[in-house]
Amino acid sequence: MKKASLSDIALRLGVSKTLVSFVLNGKAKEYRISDDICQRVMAVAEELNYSPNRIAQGLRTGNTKTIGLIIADIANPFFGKLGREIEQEAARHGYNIIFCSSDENPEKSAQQIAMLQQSQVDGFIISPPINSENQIRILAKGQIPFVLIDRFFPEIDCNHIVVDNFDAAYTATKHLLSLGRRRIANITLNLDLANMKDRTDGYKQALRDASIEVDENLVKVLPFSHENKDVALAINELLGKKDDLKADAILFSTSKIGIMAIECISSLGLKIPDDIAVVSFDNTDAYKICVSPVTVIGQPLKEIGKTAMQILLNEIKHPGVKVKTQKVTLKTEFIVRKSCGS
Amino acid sequence: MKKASLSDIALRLGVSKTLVSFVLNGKAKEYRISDDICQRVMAVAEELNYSPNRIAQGLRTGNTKTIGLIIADIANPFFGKLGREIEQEAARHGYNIIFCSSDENPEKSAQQIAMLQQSQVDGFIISPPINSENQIRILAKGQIPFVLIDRFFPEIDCNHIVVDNFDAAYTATKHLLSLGRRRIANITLNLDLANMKDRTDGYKQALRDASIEVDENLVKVLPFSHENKDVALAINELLGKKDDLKADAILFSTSKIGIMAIECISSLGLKIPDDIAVVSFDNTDAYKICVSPVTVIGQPLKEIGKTAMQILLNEIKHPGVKVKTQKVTLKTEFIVRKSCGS
DNA sequence: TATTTTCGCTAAATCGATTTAGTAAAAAAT
DNA sequence: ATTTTTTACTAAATCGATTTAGCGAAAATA
Repeated sequence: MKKASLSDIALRLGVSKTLVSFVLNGKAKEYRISDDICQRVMAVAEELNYSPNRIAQGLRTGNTKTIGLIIADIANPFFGKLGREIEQEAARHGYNIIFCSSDENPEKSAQQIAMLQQSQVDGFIISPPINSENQIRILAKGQIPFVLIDRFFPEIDCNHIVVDNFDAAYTATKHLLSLGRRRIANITLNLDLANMKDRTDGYKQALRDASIEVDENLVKVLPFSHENKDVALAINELLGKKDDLKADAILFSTSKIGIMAIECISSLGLKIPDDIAVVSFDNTDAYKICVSPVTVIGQPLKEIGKTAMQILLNEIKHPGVKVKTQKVTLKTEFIVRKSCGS
Repeated sequence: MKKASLSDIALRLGVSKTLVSFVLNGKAKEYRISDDICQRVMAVAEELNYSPNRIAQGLRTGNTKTIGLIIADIANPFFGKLGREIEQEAARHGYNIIFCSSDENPEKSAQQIAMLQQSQVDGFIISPPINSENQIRILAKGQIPFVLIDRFFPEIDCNHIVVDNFDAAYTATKHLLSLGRRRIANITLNLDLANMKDRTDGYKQALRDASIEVDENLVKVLPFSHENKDVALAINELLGKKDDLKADAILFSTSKIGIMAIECISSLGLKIPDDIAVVSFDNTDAYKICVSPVTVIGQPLKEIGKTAMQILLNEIKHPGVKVKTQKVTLKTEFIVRKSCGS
């Protein structure tokens, strides 16, 4: 007993499938189908347990009600939570999400975009890796709507939703300064990513505004796919020196870095915040139950996800109507815990 | 300039689209298309930047190369990591993943299954919520292959991959006993979930085997969608008593519970492991940098995800060939850290 | 009564692929 | 020289919906 199709219903009632389609799409009135037939179509649809084939609908209408989501790694709680919000908003409008983890690898993301285009997704939400400018530029010339999240390329004019990274890092750094820290370090990722660069820029500006010279030795830029050993090296360079050269605080530009770093700091027998103060981007669970709960820059994940989806759905529903690109910058939330002392 | 179709290539070369299809599907030899034409088809395909429409393929062939994944919450790192492994294995075989978060809500999961069926997914991987037996039973009668993960229903004969929860909890409890703990508590979720029940059963058996009577006051079953206050209440009941009635150790049946509980314990000013020892299921990041890093029962997420996908793909590729249901039970890994003292 | 309008419905095209059945021309076999 | 086989290809059906154009009968209007 395989699935019933429109024709099955039509056949059973001796009517055309056009009629059945009209009835089941609520267009009975519009096409003045008689109430009697209407009832019977619905009854048979029920009886045969009919449910429309979205693939067939997709082929005919050109809308698959599917969105492609490309993020670095769905296992990373930051993207997981973002994905959740996006899913929720999508579901409210009958859309499904296909997710792809790019691992920050532009070849992968290019391949994933291609794959999703073949799958005829109605739109994309993308957190683009470094060196993916070209893919995004090509996408921008095409017809499929998309929104970038978390990062964007200043030179490409397209929808994006980001947070005010400069301001967030500035605030965090000022907080450390206000608590008397003077040798503040920053561990970050490849600065070609606009968001990472903004964070480090905000950090530097805060130092300058406090008349503290920026010491480039205190800025550790990790390689792309960073692991424990990279973080350990950075920590050693920052903390393994004589007292007056040592860092007395660190701003982590991502929680992945922060978690590995804190693990490392603990294993060196150092205490937070006594030996070293820390602040990190991203309000991840781990920071809440940490040795000394970590002061963080929380991102408005709910708002990012929801807004991205809303902009996307709006473009999908009004194709061709290129109003103008939506460039949204949201505020972060600075959450003070115990990792900076007082 | 819209996307090129098979017909566009055919038209351009003055050949049939049948031929084009054969060539592009590598069946040129089989249908003895001349090398010359073959070359030219490929050249034009390249020139027009042709890429097949998977929706059309899906409609014709009945395979969408899409898998539906239903888990409780993609934002939960446990499911996020699982999702990641599943995605990876799927991608290796050219399959995409549509994910749905059910929030452990059977109505939601029923609706999501229906939706995914309409989308003609080739298979499902599901972590079924309580009270979803009926949906799963119906699914088992249908034609679409599926695999359950993390939980299963003993009375339903279908593919599933779980871990040996009883054994894991037994081991963890014995570990606590060996360190001299005697009033060991367990905080868990609704015991209708087979996996949760097994965990608590394992815990109880370990106590009995050590000739310790099970004190039901030490087993706290949280409501379904548990929040901070529920956990706080449980912790208060366990630790807010006179010394000889107090718990001296707790086994958390999920990391979500554990994280909230540890936050709560810290805020009460209690020290782990001195005041209370803890062990938890799930080796989540948070536990690595915790006040005192938490001893955990790690689940083989990579293996669960990979195996589930492999079983599923195997069934998809050999439809009708119901070999037999695959019921896999994997071992967990007990990772000793500092949260139990020594 | 003749014409127009409304009513209730259907045929057929279409989306973009795959696949079965077949055909005309050339080559091989008789 | 005729038949058979092989070669190199094509027409058309199909998957399951949507949608345009239109048709015959009944009702309304002239």
